Amino acid sequence: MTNPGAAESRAFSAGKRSRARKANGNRVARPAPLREVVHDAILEMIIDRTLRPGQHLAEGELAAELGVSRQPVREALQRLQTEGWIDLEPAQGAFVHTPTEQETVQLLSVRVLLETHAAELAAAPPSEADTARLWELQRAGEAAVAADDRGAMVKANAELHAFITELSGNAVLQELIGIVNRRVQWLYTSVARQRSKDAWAEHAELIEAITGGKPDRARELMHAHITRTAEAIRTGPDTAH
Amino acid sequence: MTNPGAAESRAFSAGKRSRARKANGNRVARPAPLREVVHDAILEMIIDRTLRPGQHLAEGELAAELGVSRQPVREALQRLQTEGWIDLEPAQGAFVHTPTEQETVQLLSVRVLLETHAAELAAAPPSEADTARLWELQRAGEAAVAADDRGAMVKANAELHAFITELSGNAVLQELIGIVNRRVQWLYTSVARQRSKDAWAEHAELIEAITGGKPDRARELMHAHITRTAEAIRTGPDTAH
DNA sequence: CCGCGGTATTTTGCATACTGAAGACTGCAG
DNA sequence: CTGCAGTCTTCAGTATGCAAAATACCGCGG
Repeated sequence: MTNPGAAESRAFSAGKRSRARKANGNRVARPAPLREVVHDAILEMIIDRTLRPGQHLAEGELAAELGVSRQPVREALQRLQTEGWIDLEPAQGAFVHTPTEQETVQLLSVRVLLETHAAELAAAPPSEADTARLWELQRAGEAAVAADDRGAMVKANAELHAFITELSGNAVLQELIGIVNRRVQWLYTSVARQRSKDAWAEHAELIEAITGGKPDRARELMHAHITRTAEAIRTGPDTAH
Repeated sequence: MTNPGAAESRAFSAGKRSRARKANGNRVARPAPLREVVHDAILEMIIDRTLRPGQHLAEGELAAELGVSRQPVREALQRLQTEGWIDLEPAQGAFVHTPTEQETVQLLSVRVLLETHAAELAAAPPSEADTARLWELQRAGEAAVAADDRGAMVKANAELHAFITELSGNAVLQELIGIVNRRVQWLYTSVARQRSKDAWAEHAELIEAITGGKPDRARELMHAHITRTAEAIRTGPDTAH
């Protein structure tokens, strides 16, 4: 397995050290590396727009604000750069990345390619337990829509797509989709409210195709789904916040 | 991105950094971040098998060997982990990643998906200059085969695929293919000798399809090409060295 | 002979200190 | 008032130091 940093790239579970989660079968609770905490903290600030695109980030400043030394901050920033969240200018510091129109289009285009493939593979079909999990995530998403909770919508959406990707059984594909989707999530946040209702209806159809063991239909549905989301992102963001 | 080639291969010499070395008329002397140099140096050692899969790597050890402090080494190692080259064990150090059979299959499978798409996009068709560049790379590859120079074969192969990817015009796609292909390159090295002759014949056809502006044919050819290379990697490595 | 406890070593993780570069600001000269 | 030069501040890049954690090793007791 790729083991893309089982502990490393748990990019967005939000928040502080989640040591209670023994996610990856670690024997005993491990103190959660500070660089990870810092990484997640900064990422969360970027995703929730506390840090705005183009904003300048100084190591020392962030370090002081988070109450740690520059070292963990530095390492977190470098990882954020490889993930495309910030731009690290050689001698001046970090800037929150501002995605260009073109880049957005390209990102969404690649997402179609990857997720479509993943959906096809996922329709193996999945096991009983996985099927149950799919519907569980679906319910969570519908609940978020019903509650008009944008944060929950984004989270549920990310989790469902991540799980379908996982069902593809291809760890490399999963890793790449993870990279792409974390960036898409940032864009999706802007349109979550207006897009989520339709999106979760499409999710339901998609899950049926996957659990029904219909790869071709799953592919079609995922293609249409991702394309529509891409369209929503392209046309414009939510009006209010 | 990895920015390969920029860094000198290996700086085993002790001593400090060779700063202010504006070697070849670059407009301004660039400090060449040490972490990049270290990253490229370690990566090259992994690719050329100086560092073997499963081998243990200690920060201090590498630092001493490369004549730098632990800090740049540490940052380089973290990046190598995110790229899948090494596994960073929490309290014990880094280990050169050993790809499993399954992982190899998955990697090659994803490569088919991505490169096939890239080839299709590349057949826009490319400009005159790009066409010339394609044939230039083709000649370099054929020369490497003629000279039976494995290193040159691998290099030329990587460059041609990278350039076709670039022609796709999708930077995100290019980035992902870069990640995948650097790992594939590691595998390809083992079979370069036995595979290259056929591979470069296929490359020639592929280039014709691309420059001829035939996306469908380019896709087909790339699909067949990548699949055959995958097959070669799966079946086994070179006999001799 | 085998198991267990304790110590020693190795290695990461984090913090701090130092250096050099790049930009901002200020003061002076034209 | 404007342009230029020198200084001053800020910040990244790098090195070093210190402490905690995990493993390996050694010796002792059963």
